Amino acid sequence: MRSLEVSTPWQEEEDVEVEDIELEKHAMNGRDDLTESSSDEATGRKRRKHGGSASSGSASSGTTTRRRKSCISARERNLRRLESNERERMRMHSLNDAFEQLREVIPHIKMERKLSKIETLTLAKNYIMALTNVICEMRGEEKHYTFQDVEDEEVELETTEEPNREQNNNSMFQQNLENHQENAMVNSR
DNA sequence: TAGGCCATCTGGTCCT
DNA sequence: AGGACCAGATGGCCTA
Repeated sequence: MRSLEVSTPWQEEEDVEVEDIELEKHAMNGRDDLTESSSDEATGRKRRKHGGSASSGSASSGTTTRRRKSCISARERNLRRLESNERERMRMHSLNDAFEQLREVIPHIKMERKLSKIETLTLAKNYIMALTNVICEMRGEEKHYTFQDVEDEEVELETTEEPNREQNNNSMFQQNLENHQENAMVNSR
């Protein structure tokens, strides 16, 4: 951590800003660990040991001139940044919660590790397609979609990752849906 | 050790 | 004006 240097007003503001960011980032990390450690233990969520990058490469370099337009103090800017970071963190956590909920409702072959985000989205899409097919079938219409593991011509589905597992899951979708379909028929009698 | 996945920070843009 | 959303950058962890 650098010490504060006394210099020209502009320089001083820049220096103070850098200093504040460093200071508050550490403060934030500490608070982060305190406030979120309990939920992290529950979810197994990983924590940053250090804050992220001090700057986002090229993006930050062009900001100094723009910054000077604003009449708010460096400290105020830092505060806003920290608040913004906090909101972004919360937003990403809620996004991750949504992913978790999605994982729970998608039938898939249980694995030792949880589904990645891209896998979750891909399977969700396939599941929706399978459900759509079932609805079409029940209505006596033609199926809308065909899957990769079906020999027929392919519609949609341009997935690239881990086709084997996906095929298994797609087969499972069909099987599950057929079972549900049968149950629905039985129950409706 | 390389590559995949992820969390976080950050600045820009859009929206209310 | 301020918050939400987004994408780029960065670095840590894990696995093959």
